[in-house]
Amino acid sequence: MTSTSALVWFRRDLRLDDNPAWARATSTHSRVTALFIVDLDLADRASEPRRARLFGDLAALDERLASFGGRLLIRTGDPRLLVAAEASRLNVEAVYINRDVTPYSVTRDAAVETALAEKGIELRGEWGTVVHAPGLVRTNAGTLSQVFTPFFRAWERTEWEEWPTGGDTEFSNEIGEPLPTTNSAYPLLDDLVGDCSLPGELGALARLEAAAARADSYSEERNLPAIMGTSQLSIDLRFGTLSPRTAAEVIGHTSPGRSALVRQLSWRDWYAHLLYERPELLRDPMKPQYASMPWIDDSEGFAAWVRGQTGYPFVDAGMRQLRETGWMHNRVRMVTASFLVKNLLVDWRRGERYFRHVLLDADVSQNVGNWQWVAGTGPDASPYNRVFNPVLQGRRFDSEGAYIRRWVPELAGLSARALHEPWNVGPLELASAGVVLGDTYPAPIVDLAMSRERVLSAYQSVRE
DNA sequence: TTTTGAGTTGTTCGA
DNA sequence: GTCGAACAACTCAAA
Repeated sequence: MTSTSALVWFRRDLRLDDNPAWARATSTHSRVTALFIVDLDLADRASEPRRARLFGDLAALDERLASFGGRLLIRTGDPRLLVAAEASRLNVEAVYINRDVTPYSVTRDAAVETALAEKGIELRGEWGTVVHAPGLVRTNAGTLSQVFTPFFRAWERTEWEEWPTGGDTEFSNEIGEPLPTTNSAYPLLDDLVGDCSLPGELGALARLEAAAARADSYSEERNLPAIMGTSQLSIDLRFGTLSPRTAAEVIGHTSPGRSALVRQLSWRDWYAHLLYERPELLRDPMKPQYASMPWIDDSEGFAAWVRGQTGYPFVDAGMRQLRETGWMHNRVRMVTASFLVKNLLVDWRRGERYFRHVLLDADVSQNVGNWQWVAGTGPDASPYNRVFNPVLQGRRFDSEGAYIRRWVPELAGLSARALHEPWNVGPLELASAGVVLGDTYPAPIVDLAMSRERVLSAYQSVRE
């Protein structure tokens, strides 16, 4: 502990516990200022609910700091200018961050580092948003595995880098600008298990405890959207109100379900490491031959998909859940994404962009990795002849139709059997359920058999 | 260097 | 309704 001061620039690591940048700064310096910059470049691209979520988490971070006698210093503007300006004004020795993997953040942080260096101030980066830092999980040949399973085995045997623990430090209580606000309320997902009304890391911990408590049945229930059997921790991981290491530790390995859930955290690391190593994945298919896929510029179909009006109930339920809550169950994400890419033959990047805009848990590396996986263009991707059938997926994973009834209420009067393909239902049952196809609910916008053949031959043509 | 084996999440068809 | 096979090779990791 030296008699020096430091700045911790928070970005997507909005917590004090198990936060290596924060811990490193507070164990090294006698005075620490916590800074958040509202980057208008980013904030303007986020949906209103995601901004509300961010601002709620900032308020919670500020409150947490206040309990230690500090405050969160807020600035609005371009971090390339503001970080160095604040660091200089506060006369700090170093600025601490948790690094991020996106091309945007890598470029931004390099510019900040240069600006700081001109003033003789050091930028010290940690990796607090992933379990292992990029570059540490290696195959025997020393490379980043292009196949998930070998990556996972390497991920499991990689030792956790030691993260520092904090010390006694005096915290700055300068607040700068007032905490940002929006007209939107902190988004509540009333399905979520655990206390979702509590923002910030204390809320995240409660949600983690709830997820861990039902993780034993994760393997069986994770695919059932009606009962929300997933962990629902993605939003906290995205904002960093939850440390992925804390999540892995609390969930543990005491049952197959718990191990399966921890395994998902290694998928998260894998996609983060891949994007960090290959930033072009944001735009380009990982397998170059797919650059010439004959995508269709189907604006009408895309709009119907976004609105949840495709005429396929399971798909529409998912897209409406997304629109109304900013969150969608994982199984349904795969089915809706597959429908856009394979049945409508719309470029995966268009769907990726939409998801990135509206998802509360939107994380560029995860979103891109998963969309490339669905499109068959990505690492270890779904085989091209694997085309999800939205009717069969609905029958298998929402057999009673509770999920569809919830999000597509105009079909709620149909029997479980009829619910998944209303176009094959007799006029009597449709009438008694109050359904008029093409009026109260759309007829299917695309034929499944035709579109399946179409996408298979498109993939075939690209492979030759 | 060469060889071998494995690879998140499916669907369809025919018996 | 249920089961197994075929789909179409291909890339990558590891021995």
